[in-house]
Amino acid sequence: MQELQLFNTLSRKKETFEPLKEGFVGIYACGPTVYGDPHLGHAKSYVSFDIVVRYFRYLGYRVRYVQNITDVGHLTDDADEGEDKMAKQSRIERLEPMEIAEKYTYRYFRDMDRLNVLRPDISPRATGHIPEQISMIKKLVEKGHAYEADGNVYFDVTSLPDYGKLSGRTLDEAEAGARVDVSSDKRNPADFALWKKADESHIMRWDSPWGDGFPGWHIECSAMATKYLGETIDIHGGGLENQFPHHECEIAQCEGAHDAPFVRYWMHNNMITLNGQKMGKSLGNAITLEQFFTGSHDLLSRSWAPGVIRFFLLQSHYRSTTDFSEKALESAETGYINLVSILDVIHQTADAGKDDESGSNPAGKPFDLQKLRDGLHACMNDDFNTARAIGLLFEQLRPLKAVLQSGNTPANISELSEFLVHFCGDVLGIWQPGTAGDGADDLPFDEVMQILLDLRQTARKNKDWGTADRIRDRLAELGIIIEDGPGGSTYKLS
RNA sequence: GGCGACAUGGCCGAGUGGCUAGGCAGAGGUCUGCAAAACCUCGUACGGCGGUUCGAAUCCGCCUGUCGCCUCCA
Repeated sequence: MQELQLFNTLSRKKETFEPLKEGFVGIYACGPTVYGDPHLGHAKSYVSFDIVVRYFRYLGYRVRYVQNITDVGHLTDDADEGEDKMAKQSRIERLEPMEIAEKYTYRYFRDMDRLNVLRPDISPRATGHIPEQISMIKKLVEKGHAYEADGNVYFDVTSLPDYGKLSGRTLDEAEAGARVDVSSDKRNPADFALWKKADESHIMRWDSPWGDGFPGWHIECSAMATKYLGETIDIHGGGLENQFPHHECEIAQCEGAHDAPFVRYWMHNNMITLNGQKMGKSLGNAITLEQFFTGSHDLLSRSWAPGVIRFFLLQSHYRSTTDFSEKALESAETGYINLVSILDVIHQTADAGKDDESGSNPAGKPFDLQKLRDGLHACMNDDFNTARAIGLLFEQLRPLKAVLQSGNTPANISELSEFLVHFCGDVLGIWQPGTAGDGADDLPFDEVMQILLDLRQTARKNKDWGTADRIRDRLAELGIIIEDGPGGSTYKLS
């Protein structure tokens, strides 16, 4: 198999992936700030990194995937202005900040579970790692990268020559920016806070060598990534909008503290747009996942299944913007249903062939599995191009459906089916074979269905339309659709 | 103002210097007890203007437009 190439934001090029340690991959992705429901933008990001994790596992790597939960409020800017988001939300909902964090953490995972996003191996909370953050700040102060000013601690960006390397900015540019606040006690306007002094009214506060306060925006990720993945990590991911300042500051903190390169490969996913505009919490145009699943939003005419959302996202590349519209979702839905039905037919045929008494069934010309497999691997190895992979699945599997329906079965149908379970199920996460609902996993659902289909086929042969239609109608009531074709009948779940 | 992306057929959306991406929608056809599907065939697109090249949607330049970051944000 050829090498895995991924686009490294640091070099702005596709690079061949080489793990720090043979056979292992450490991945850190910036997680959500839990003061509100997750929306479609979160889904794009975490589905993207879910694919990365799944594909590495598929390739045989041992993956440790760390994704933080930010449960301490960040201010709206780097000066002492703005409001702590957690505090603000807790005031609105009349709950403790930790209740807010708990509530939205729960809802975040609930929605990600629905999207079939695998849970991270470690989901560290910022508030659970205050000592680690403080000790990192102390180290930065000791090494001359940070300084204290009246209970605040700031990172001195001039102490690190290559500050700005990720986002391609220079300090001159930062200073020229009109939005950088100059009125604080920072030495340089571009310096950023590591620790902030808490005033009397601030609820979330911790004791520190610099007095009561709370950590700055960026230090949690540096501290937790280091703790669980080491001083140099393989892959760090996040939304494009975090490239600057968040990720730039993470680099500064880690490289300042450890004198070692922080991240080998930076991956950034692009935005979801709505009418060409970025979808964002603070822009007020975000549609939450819950709203998609229930259809309760002015821009939605109905509800949309999580699988459709996932498929829709995978149909575009993670580094491209994905423009949302119901029309686009609808075409994704139809395409998704069609693809799944092809996969189902393949799986059913393979399954039926397994205990075929005659043993003479799979005799057809073998399917070119090698071509499909190589093609899909090439797509994924090319910076996780799921859009192309899905195109390939349609292209190569669609003709097979006609073959199967005409009663011909390729000799290697079982092998194909098994591969698809892995690729479409384990890697893309868009299909589970024979999903007959909860609790039915260990029941021979396919086999039972086969009996019903056989009975109905006999009835049809005898022109007993009453029985044939009754079977079809009653199954339809249960959400099982029978479709008659020239090569026999198949079923699918509606 | 600084930095950086992107502009593809009705819609969504990949992509490479020369060979059909794919999906959805649309048109025609096949099959069929009925129904519902399904299956087959069909589109020759790449913002504008120059340039490089035997050949560019793909490389370079300019222009136009859209968007992102520079403030919390996936």
